[in-house]
Amino acid sequence: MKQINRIRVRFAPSPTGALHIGGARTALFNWLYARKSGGIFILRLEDTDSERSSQESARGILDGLAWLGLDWDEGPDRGGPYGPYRQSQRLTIYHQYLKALLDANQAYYCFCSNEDIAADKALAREQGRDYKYSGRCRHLDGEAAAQRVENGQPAVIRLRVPNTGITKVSDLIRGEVEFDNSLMDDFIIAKSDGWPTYNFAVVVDDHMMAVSHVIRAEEHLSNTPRQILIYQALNWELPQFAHVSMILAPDRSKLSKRHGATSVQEFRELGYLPQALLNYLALLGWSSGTDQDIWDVNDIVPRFDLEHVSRSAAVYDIEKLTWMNGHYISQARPESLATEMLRSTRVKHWMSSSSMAYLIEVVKLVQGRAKLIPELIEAAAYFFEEVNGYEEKGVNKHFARSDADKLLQADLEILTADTRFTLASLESALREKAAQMGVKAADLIHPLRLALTGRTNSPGIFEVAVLLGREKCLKRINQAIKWLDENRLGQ
RNA sequence: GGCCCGUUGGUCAAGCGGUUAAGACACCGGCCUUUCACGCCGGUAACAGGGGUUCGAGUCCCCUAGGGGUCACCA
Repeated sequence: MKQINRIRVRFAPSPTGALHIGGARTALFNWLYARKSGGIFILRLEDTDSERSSQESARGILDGLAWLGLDWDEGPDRGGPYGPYRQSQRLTIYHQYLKALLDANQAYYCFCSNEDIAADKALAREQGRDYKYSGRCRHLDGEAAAQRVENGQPAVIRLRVPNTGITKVSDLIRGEVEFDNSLMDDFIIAKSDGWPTYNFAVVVDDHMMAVSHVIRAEEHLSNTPRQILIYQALNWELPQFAHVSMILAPDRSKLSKRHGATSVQEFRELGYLPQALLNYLALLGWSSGTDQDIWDVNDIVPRFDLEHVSRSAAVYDIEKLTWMNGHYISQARPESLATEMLRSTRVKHWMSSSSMAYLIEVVKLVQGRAKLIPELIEAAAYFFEEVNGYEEKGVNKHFARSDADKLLQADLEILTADTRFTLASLESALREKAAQMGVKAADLIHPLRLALTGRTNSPGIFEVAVLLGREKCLKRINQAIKWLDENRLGQ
């Protein structure tokens, strides 16, 4: 069951909020790496912070990943040979290694109170030094300390960090990065409530889950030497590390809610397609080395590599994402777009008097001109809803002219006379009529478009007419003529 | 502030000692056209600054500046 030398990567979010695009990209890179190498993609929930973790967040993250199509091989909802996959269920495992470290005198109990620490920090500040844990409890007798804990005295556990030497991080993306041990203090690996801190839990889990490559965001690079110290204290082999640069907001600051949509869920609600988001995120930080920009994620899999992952932070540009989304919408299967549109109550309402088949036909007509799902819905509206009101720009241009009534009457005649009502028959009839009247075809087309759709832009007007059907078209032209009359325009 | 990482057009980004410094988004023109998109053609726009190394530097080294990260009983 346990295969060694197999590539195993993991995405380990803490369920304290939504799945951000940064997290989604980290997940994507891990997923790509696993899929490319035939490895295993693990999902692990880092929920040791009971204050901030929530079931809803966990659910949201899983849903987000699933929506993107980033499937995991082992995880909290599907198990696996190295579970459990949520840290909150792994306490006994942590305790086992905490004890090992304590027994080996690699770690020690610390009884310093928050007040002690605060005082140390204040003093350091006063003296203009950087604060570093004093090491006050470093030399306490182990037995005695254990006894005090036994008696119920609260304590944290700190790692005994060597105060000389350097710790080297070999990073697949950044190369060798060195950190001076003397700059690190004896950091806490277990909180006074008995739970491990992040740095400790992550090491134990990555090791116990046989993770071969830790691919994560750059914000973790500075913590890596601490983790390496833990690996060494435990005498464990190091995984490979790869730190991916951060995604920044347009003002080059860290992404936050004030920068608009940042979570996968929000992008979904705004009408972005998973393929577009995936494509965009893949290229934000990774380059194929070619000049191709549109990529199906499955085509990226065999090409993905860490060497072409960017070392510099990337500012995300929603305009480009939106452009890509437009591309994917125009390429998408009409059926799947229709399904996505059906999430909207407006579209659901349409279905009470129309069929799915009709919706799909409409989608085919308008999908080439929408960049987002809501735009698609908007573009489809007049196929399901009555035209009430005409775009002002169109009225001024096409209904205000003195012969507007005459032109609409001509349109009415054409559509009335054409019982075949096909693309070809309509177009030839209209062009013929225009020639007879000595006007341009456009002179008949524009008012017709406005009458049929209420708008100045639409797909080809003959396509629109055919799909709308003769009856509806005639009704709308008559409605427009009446409107003209009532508004005393076009006389 | 200490430490760490990065710095090619507005944005993503190719480049890995010798190029007219790609491509994409955005922007600006033009074409197509029944409108709007799409599409096609063209254009504006970049190696942060300064020192080295080298015959030659966007590519290597150093410094500076500006950016980001980290230094929690958060992850």
